[in-house]
Amino acid sequence: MKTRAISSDEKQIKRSLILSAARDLFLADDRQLPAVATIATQAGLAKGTVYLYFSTKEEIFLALLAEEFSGLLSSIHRCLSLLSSTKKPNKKLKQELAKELIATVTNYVQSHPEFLRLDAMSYSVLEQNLSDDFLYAFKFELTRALVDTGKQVDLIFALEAGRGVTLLMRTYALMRGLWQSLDYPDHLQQLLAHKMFEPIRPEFHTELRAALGEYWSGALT
Amino acid sequence: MKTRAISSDEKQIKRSLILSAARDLFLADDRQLPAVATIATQAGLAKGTVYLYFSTKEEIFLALLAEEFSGLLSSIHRCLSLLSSTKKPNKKLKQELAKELIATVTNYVQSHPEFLRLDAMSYSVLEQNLSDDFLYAFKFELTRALVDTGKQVDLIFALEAGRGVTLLMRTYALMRGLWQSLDYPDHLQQLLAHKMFEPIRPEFHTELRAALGEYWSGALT
Amino acid sequence: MKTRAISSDEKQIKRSLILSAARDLFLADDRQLPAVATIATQAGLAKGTVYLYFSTKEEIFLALLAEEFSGLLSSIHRCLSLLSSTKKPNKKLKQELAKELIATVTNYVQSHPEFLRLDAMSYSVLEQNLSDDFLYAFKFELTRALVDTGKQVDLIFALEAGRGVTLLMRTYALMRGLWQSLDYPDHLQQLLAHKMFEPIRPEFHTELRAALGEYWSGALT
Amino acid sequence: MKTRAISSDEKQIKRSLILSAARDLFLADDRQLPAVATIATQAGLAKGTVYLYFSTKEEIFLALLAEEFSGLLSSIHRCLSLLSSTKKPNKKLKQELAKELIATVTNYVQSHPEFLRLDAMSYSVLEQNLSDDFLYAFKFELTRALVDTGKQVDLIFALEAGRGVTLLMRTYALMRGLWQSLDYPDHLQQLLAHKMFEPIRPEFHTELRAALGEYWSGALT
DNA sequence: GATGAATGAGGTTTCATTCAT
DNA sequence: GATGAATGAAACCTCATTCAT
Repeated sequence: MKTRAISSDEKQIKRSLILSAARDLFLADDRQLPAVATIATQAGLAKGTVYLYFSTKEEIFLALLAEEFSGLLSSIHRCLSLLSSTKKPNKKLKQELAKELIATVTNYVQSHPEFLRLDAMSYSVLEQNLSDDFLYAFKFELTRALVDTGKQVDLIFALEAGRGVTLLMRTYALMRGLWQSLDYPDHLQQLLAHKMFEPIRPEFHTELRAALGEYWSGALT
Repeated sequence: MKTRAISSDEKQIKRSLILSAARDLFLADDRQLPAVATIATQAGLAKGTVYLYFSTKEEIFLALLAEEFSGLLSSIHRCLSLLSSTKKPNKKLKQELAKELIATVTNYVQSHPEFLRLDAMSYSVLEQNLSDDFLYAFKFELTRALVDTGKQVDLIFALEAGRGVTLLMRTYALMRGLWQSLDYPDHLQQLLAHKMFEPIRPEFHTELRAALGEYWSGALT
Repeated sequence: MKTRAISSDEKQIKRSLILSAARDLFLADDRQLPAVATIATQAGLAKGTVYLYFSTKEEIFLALLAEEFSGLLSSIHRCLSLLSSTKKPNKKLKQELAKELIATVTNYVQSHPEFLRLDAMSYSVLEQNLSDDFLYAFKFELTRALVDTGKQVDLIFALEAGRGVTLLMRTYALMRGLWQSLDYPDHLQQLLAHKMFEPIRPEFHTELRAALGEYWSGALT
Repeated sequence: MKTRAISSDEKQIKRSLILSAARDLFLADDRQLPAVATIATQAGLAKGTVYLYFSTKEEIFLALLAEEFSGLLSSIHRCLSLLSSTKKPNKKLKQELAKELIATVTNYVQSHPEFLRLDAMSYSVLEQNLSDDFLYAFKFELTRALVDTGKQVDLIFALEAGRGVTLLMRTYALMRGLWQSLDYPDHLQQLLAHKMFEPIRPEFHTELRAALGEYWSGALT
């Protein structure tokens, strides 16, 4: 392939091609960022070309993660929009609302398996080797969207200003922590097949729903 | 250092020496496992000597993490032992008990800064390059201790069997997730100095206490 | 050297460059495969570049050996072609033919000092650390060429089918064994200067010619 | 084991223990000298103890090889002694004698599988890293025994002085070369299962007998 | 814009040997 | 004499990134 992406659209397409290849490879080979050469091959591009679109390997995956965050927050946004009403919610209604929100979050991560896997690498791997500019842009956009959705939460749950962001952060933290505690690489799975390990390997999505339920229940009191 | 660790005790001491050097270096140079050569130098040993005590670099750090887990669970155990009484706790008392437990946990991680940093690397970095035996031993001991402390929680909070382990797991997950969300490398800290980023950078320990408080409040209802 | 080998030809040249450097170093530093770093430096390349052309160090030297085998068999082929005639050879003529063949072989190894040195490492060193694919390709090509030349021997010496290959194999074995028995590293040479060791250190090429002469004489009877 | 080998006998026994362990391990793990630590364990000794008896690892294996050479030459000696007669042998008888000698040699290597395997490592591996003294002693003894047996050959075959040594050397060379050409590591065996490779993998002992037969036939003419 | 050849830093691990006990 | 803890040299290979074409 030696076609040139001249128009902005074509560039976007090629960028997506790279992201998509990176995602596929990452999903296939757990807990290891695939090599740039592999990504390039998978995307049908040359290695050098990848560097025309991303300046480090980590950028690729952080971009992927950014998309996921954006997708999750959009889902929440959409969900909350549907739930919005003019009445001030009473305690029971709030619990209903929380349930919806939790369902939305759970569904999202269930249908986006790469999200939490990538997320689990962001602390120790992804945030290395990134230009400040890129990292800043990432955090900026993330914060913006988070604050935005947080405000919506404030509104719908009739909370004091800023409380929504906090709830979202803690929700995210719990989810993130649970994932890392309950996702095992294949070979480890087999080692932990014995009954004695059952307490440390409940099914993730069930556990997530339950844990978030408890958290929101406490948080809304 | 050229003294030879002949007795089992002396070997334990030398092992600790290595672990201690590894911890110091890890704390100094964030989010990156130091090279074995560096650890050896820091411990005043030759590179090869380190490999007499640990068979891969990752083993060193997983051993460190194991110590931390053990320490944390001991702290909780000790705390709960002090709180144990013969009376069945009412709701208010349970909240008091939870508060104590949370305080214990928070204090522990505050005085063991390497714990959550290491923990944050275990998913993506530490569990690579480990022999199955070692990994299994680690998980085995951890599970044993966890189940043990879980039972104590069951008892003191008068919960149904197995509930305590679940609560501890979720507590750990929340803590783990919060740490990773709120700990920034130095250079990033500076980028996020602006007021707009305040929502995403509350002080960790305060936040931890608050979030755990909400979670336990919900979980005990 | 920073020129890039784009075309296939240029790549062949660079490959040869590496092989040539490897040969020179091997000849200079007997009985020890030089380090890849050294080969790279000698070839005026970076270490990584060498690995673009060969995937392990052993591959380099087996490739070198393959060239030698190929060269030797070609020489024999050429020699035999010149000798071919339509008449069925009588016993005396056969001896003449054998003499020519032996001369060809002896001349070849004399002018390719790296051949038998490398060959002497193939059993214990070279065939380690090679991909099955590479090793197979090597054996395949070697066998093909050997069988080919063997047939020519059958023809010219008027032998039964398959006999030629056997003769060539045994010729090679005798040569190989003699080399290893008569080639001494420098420092050993000096130790063996005394007259008593004369029986075990005749001049190699003379000895080779004589031994092969005897063998073929016996084999053709 | 902390018993001390005080008497010379006890030392000899311990030495043999080491040699025996080394041989066993070498036979088990082809084409690779076992680690000193492994040899020590196998011999039921400590690593350091091995170095009381041999000053380098290579010495162990060269000592083993020396035993084999000695054994082979003894076998030949014994065989020739039995064949000795007062009559001057005619051509036919010589061939008979040669046949016997070849049978002796073949039997010996067949019942001492470690011999040719070790031998094949002597050029490239064993003769590295040896003290001059040791190497000299080895060559000295070997030469002495060889010349000795050579003289016996001279006598029995009624050859000119020195011819016997030459014949023995060439016999050894042919055997050595054949072994290295026909012994394949296990995984390679499988790769070469195809019919096309048959010419390069006749059964060793049959081939050895045939090749030596041809050689001696030619040499005695 | 696209390519892919070239670079070279970087860190792990092994193991023969020594020597304090 | 025996032990085995300590040493440290040695070399491989990977792979992110650059830049000549």
